[in-house]
Amino acid sequence: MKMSKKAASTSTRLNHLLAELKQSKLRVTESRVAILEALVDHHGPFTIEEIHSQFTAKSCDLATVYRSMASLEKTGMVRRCEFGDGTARFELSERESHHHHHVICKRCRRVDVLDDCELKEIDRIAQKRGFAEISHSLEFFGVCPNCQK
Amino acid sequence: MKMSKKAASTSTRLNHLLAELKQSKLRVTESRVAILEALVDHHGPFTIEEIHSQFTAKSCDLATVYRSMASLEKTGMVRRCEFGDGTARFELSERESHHHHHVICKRCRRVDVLDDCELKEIDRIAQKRGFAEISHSLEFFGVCPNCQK
DNA sequence: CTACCTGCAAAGACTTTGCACGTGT
DNA sequence: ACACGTGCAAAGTCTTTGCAGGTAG
Repeated sequence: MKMSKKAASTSTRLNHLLAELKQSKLRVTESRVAILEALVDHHGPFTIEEIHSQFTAKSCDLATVYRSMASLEKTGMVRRCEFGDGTARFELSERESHHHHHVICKRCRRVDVLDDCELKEIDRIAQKRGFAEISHSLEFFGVCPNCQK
Repeated sequence: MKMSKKAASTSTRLNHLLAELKQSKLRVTESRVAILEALVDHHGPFTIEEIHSQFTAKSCDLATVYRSMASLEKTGMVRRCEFGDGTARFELSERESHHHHHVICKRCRRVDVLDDCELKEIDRIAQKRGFAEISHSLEFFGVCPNCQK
């Protein structure tokens, strides 16, 4: 019986990320594995608190999560999002998952993922201004169906 | 001799904003006038600190700027931007100026304004998900020409 | 073994809030 | 006159940092 092919299995993706950790000369520690595991499994954008509270086996210090996210962001494995409520959120970077955007409910702060980006060419707007190494962040804000009731 | 017509004069725009203040049942105070004046004159997105330091005649408390920006945001005259450095920035809302986006230099944090948005139809992406009262925020991040040297 | 990572506690940056006084309408 | 706005100071939230001990490679 063959394995499902619908996507790289969780452990495959995790192993890939751990390999990248090593390539970036970062150590594969219990905390970092747990953080990456959480991001692979649930991959919404999460606040530091949310990531921290997903620690089950052995907890770890909040400061460690902050430091880990900073390191992971620096390697490009993880991306920081800010949705205007003053709290940073993190998710696997485009490189590690896929290009997408978000819809954020102004009321309940629920975050939806938009898997299809119809804006492949959009970075050229900034290219025209002479910028390099361009990325873009496109977020929608609105009132979600639930909150409209 | 006729007045230039290229755009509403500074004082015209300011008066319009002050009228809106009244309509929103907010009082026209010295601080608020100064804040709106600063936004009309220079209208980049500014941090609270930057707005505060533009006070010339009579200074005002930082807390007052925070409170004023919150009120102005609530009325929809002003919009809050977050560019990922943990500090909120403010500018006149789309309604009070015009729709635009930003290019932010990852190195020097310089913020450019992109006056032309080619994405009029883009909010439909979120509409399809059942969201209402949609707005979008599109920011580009890159390395500006200066920092490339 | 050595450099890197972590926990803990303290400090920092930005923002919010309580209260008494001041000011716009 | 009265409700709203402001200054000041204190507190709150999120994040960063110093240091001593712990751990991966």
